[in-house]
Amino acid sequence: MDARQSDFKTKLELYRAQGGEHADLANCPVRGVMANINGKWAPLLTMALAERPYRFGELRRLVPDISQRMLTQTLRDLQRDGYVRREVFPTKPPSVEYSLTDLGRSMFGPLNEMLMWASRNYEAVRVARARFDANEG
Amino acid sequence: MDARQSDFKTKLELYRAQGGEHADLANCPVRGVMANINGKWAPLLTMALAERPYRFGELRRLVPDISQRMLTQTLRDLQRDGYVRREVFPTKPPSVEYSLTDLGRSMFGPLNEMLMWASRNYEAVRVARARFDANEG
DNA sequence: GTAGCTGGTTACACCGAGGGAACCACGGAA
DNA sequence: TTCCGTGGTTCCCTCGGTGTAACCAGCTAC
Repeated sequence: MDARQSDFKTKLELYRAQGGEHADLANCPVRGVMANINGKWAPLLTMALAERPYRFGELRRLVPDISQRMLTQTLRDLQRDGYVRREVFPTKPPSVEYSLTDLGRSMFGPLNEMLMWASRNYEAVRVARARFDANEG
Repeated sequence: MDARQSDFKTKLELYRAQGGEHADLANCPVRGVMANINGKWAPLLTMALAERPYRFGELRRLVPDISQRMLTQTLRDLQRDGYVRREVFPTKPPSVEYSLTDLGRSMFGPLNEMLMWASRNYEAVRVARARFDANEG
């Protein structure tokens, strides 16, 4: 816990203050941001685009489990929130390139740290789950 | 992007390798970990417990929008994954205290960075959304 | 006796994220 | 002519995460 971490109650009151009397934690703006970042495919696509720009079809082939529908939708959500830039090139047939914006790269920093934490510790989590499940039979 | 970030394709092939031929990104272990961390109430409760241990009723009063059902379930999920320790004290009536484990504190590091990023940048995201929505009428 | 606090569990309903498959327009290639 | 590749859109359906409300046991206070 570093110095930037303000205490929880302060944040809680801050959220309430932002929305006036009817503010509740369920509608806090942080959650609205997190929801799009942590969608099922958003982290994977952000990771890919952090490496280099990709075209629509490239992404589809790179992540074969995603449906065309979800690829379109996730990219549009990421674009809407300002993480991804969409550029259409007048080739034949027209090609569309997706790349991270500065905001997207800035967002990828913390996101990547979470992903790397999960990648380092999923084994510990798996063990904890197994232990928990064993102790409740 | 720091030196720890391996390139995307390497990770992708690593995930596949872990699960054998039938591995798909949809079932990758990282996603299984992330899902529980990023639940609707998990970040909020983790933040609270990062400050200090809390009792069940204290958490319920602290986060009044959460239902008793979801509080129980989210805490059990966090406990199952090894982030939270649950201790019952033989008071009358018996009280239950929840606190973060070492794994939980370790997880809260990156999580908190994401939350702070969102807290710093939700205004930029709001602006980006407004601009996107305006340009598509 | 009855109401209230402790920390839950259970039954039920809802709804929105996500998936599958078909369809679209345009142009190039065989 | 027919097929394929570009990058989508649209309809329909399923399923699980979430919410609401009621119920539970044990003890205390009024």
